[in-house]
Amino acid sequence: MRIGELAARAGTSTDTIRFYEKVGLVAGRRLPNGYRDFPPETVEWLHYVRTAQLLGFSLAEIARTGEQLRDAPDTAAALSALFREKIAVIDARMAELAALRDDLTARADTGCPLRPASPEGNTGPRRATVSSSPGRP
Amino acid sequence: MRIGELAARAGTSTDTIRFYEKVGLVAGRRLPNGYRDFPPETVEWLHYVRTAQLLGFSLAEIARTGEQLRDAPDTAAALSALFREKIAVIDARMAELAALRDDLTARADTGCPLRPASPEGNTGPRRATVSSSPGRP
DNA sequence: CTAAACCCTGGAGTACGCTCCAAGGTCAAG
DNA sequence: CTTGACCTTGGAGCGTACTCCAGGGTTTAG
Repeated sequence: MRIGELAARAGTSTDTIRFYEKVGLVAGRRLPNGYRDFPPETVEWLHYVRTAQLLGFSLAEIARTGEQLRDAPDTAAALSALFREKIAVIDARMAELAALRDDLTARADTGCPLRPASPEGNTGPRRATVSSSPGRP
Repeated sequence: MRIGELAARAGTSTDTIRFYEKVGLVAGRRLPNGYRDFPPETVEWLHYVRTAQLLGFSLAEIARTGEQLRDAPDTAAALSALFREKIAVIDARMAELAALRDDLTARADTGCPLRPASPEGNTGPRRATVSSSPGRP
């Protein structure tokens, strides 16, 4: 399929797809007239890209995944391993989220700080309240 | 506390903190000599900023949260509400992650697409395979 | 007094992820 | 053969979030 249709199906712009091609996120052959021609599964791939991006993965990271997918031997085992690896990354992200959630929950329950404090009572001593300024070399 | 100590405690750089001040993410008074002086809870706040950022919130969004916090009446209720709101966002993110995870799991189990496919069988018809190109005005 | 560590400002530069544009080629329909 | 939708390239520009630097002031220790 050509770039316009791919863009429409993936809910993005032709400009974005050309940009993605430039950074190695999608690849297609060329028709005799020079037009790009993408395989249909690129639509799925672009949906995946969008999602992964929203979840905080950079285009570079996603492109790396794509390469791994391309390079992986056709065995189901290799693919499964790759996916499991990605799942592990996702689990790590989820753990981070869970940690923040716990933190916020705790604050919501107690009185929590985080606020600039209404009355200003603390100007602080002029020098080193904390002794942890190592002085960088 | 001055900017250097704040940076060290928050695990960031003085440059970043000055930048954050410029965009309204942190605020501090000035000492007579012109040095910035931040209240101690700014450390906590910066930790929150870092985490929220990792979760995909922009600095502008986070700054808005900060304003809401400042404007909120002193009631712990307002804070709790704000945090609960954030928690809801986090839960949504986690659900998305879980969905992506399931998707990957399914692909790992089955044969999945997403890959460019070895043999190229589909060049596609020359014009509009899909009728969803509205043609923009 | 000097050196070192800290602070200030303003502005330039960087990386990422697009987005827009100009100038021009291709193709099917009228 | 013309029109118009579609495609090509290359390059400029933009918003976000820093990052670095030059040039200079302040404070304390030796």
